[in-house]
Amino acid sequence: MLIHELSKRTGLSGHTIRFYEKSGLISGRRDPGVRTNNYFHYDEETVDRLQFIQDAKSVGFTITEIGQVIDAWYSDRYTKEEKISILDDKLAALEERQKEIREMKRRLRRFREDVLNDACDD
Amino acid sequence: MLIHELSKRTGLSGHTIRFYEKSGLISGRRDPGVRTNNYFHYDEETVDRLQFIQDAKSVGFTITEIGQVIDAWYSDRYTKEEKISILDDKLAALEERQKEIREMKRRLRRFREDVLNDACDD
DNA sequence: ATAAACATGGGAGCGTACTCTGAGGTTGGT
DNA sequence: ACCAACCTCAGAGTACGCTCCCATGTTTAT
Repeated sequence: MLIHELSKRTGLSGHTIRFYEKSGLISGRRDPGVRTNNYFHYDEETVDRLQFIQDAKSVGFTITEIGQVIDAWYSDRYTKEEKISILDDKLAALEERQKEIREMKRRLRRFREDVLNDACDD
Repeated sequence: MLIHELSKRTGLSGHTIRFYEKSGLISGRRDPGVRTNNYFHYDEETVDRLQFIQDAKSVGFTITEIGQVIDAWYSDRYTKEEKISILDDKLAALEERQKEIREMKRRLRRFREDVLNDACDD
């Protein structure tokens, strides 16, 4: 599929997709049989990657971090041990984030109680 | 206390503190009795605010969102209902984030298993 | 008196992650 | 043939959250 279709399938703009391509998160292939244009072609794996990228971004991973995980996933550039180590790092980061969120929730709930019980307001 | 002391107490740079001041998250007071300089003075509440700001940033709140919560906290610009509503919004956002993080952890753990069980690697 | 350490404000610069513009080429339908 | 809708690449611009520099002024210690 070409970029327009990929854009429709993922909800990401063509600009953003090209940005991710330049950043190394995805890569289209050019059809060597076609000489009239140099359009990029994308496959289902790219759709999966882009969906993963969106989810990974929303938990706070940077493009660079997402690149690491995707490389661990799809490339053979890393050994098994390196892949496990990358994943363990990311899992630990997520656990840390969970801890921070739990603490902040506690704090906001406490403050909510204070606001409710304070008889001073309107 | 002056900005240097505040900086030492919070671990934030003077630049960052001034940035937060310009952003409306904190506000020093000038001593009206002093005419030779226009230094800002900060109190303990400012230390608390800056600690809150750091924690709120690490759970992913933007400066603008942090401003809202701080205003709900310290200003009388909002009614009780508005304050509760702001806090409920932020709590809901945190819960959404928790959900996303739980899903991403599941995904990464599944992938970790796949890497471990795949006999193909070195 | 002078130097070191502090303060102010303005504005430039930076990294991240887009987002848009523009110039040019291709493809598909009528 | 022609137009709309697609494609490419380079590069400029944007928003956020700092970070640094500069010029200038103040305070404190020797």
